[in-house]
Amino acid sequence: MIVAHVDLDAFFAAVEELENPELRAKPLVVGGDPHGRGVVATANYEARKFGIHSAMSCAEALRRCPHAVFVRSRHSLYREYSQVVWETIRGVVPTVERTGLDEGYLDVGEVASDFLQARWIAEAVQVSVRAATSLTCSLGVSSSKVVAKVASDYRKPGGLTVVPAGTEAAFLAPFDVRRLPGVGPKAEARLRAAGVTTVGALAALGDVDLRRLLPGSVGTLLRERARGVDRRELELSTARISISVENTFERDLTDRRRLHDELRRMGGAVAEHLRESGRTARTVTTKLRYTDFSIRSRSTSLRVGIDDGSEIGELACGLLDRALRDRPGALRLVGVGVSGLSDFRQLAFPAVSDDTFGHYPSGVSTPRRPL
DNA sequence: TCTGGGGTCCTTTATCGG
DNA sequence: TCTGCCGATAAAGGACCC
Repeated sequence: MIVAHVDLDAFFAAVEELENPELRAKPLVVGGDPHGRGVVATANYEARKFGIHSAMSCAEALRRCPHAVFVRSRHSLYREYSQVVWETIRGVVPTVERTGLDEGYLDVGEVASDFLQARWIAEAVQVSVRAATSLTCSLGVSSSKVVAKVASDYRKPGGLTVVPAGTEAAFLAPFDVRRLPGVGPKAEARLRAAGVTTVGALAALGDVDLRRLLPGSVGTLLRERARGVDRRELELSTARISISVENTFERDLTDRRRLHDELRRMGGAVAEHLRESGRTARTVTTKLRYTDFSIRSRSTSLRVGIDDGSEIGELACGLLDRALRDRPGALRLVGVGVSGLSDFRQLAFPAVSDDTFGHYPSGVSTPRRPL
């Protein structure tokens, strides 16, 4: 397998710069409201010099760089650019797995028989993307997804890193553990506390230490990845398995009526997405985030799939009430999600009793009341 | 006045039916 | 009738990713 990982450089910010060239050479932050509760989606390289990075609160970004330009995300615009980029890439490498608007894996083995040819292909991708959109991207080429991904991040922006077969583990070893995909804040903290700070150190961990630090299958998986071993193939199917909408309030909310109104609105929005994709959902989930940032969710499953907004909204309200009975408190966010999606709508047969075909919670294993 | 929104996958626990 | 075991499924939470 020869696989490349492509990653557009500071994608959202780069698109905003193309749309408005005056922004170039200024620190630019794409994301939410710097005076509200928004976070940074992408900062351009100028802004990164001030320590601004993705997921940082916009308020903090403003503090770090008061003269930065803040613009709100325009996802539909990014989607258009992304489409052109991927059409262009498919012109060079036909088999691709998109993992986001701005990144994905390419089956380079299909068009190259060794790593030298693979490098030419990767260069061709960079050149054609730039020609088609003026956007720059970074690529990593290797024998597995993890290594390709770490490699694409290695020299940004505009970088190209080829890691030939046999050199994977040695390439990964010096990187900070956090750079390994799958190591998030929790795993990082546990590893670091035990003195495991590099990917190489994780790769060298013995079974006993590994089980202690990262119990379960995660540990084994991450250690394999740290050694450059990753048997995942390209994932070509793209069917969604859930759809959700959520919203953080400007100020925390306790008023049940306003929460219900919000959930009904979201139920409608979710239903619209469902109908657009011609699908129905069997499970509805309400998500709550309390002031202390802890998250609760309650869900219920139906016998048949639905795509009706008010139905989803009412179920979501009932779930919210249940959750607030279990744990009352002010909320900073609520959300509605649906899952258990299927492609076809079940036809409604008029003369059949509700008991058989009605859209009611099955109640089979749903506790009717707490405790 | 720190900390978004949209996802995926995995694990644990409870429940049900045989 | 009681108990235990097993598999399937639901619910809930946690971690992670872009």
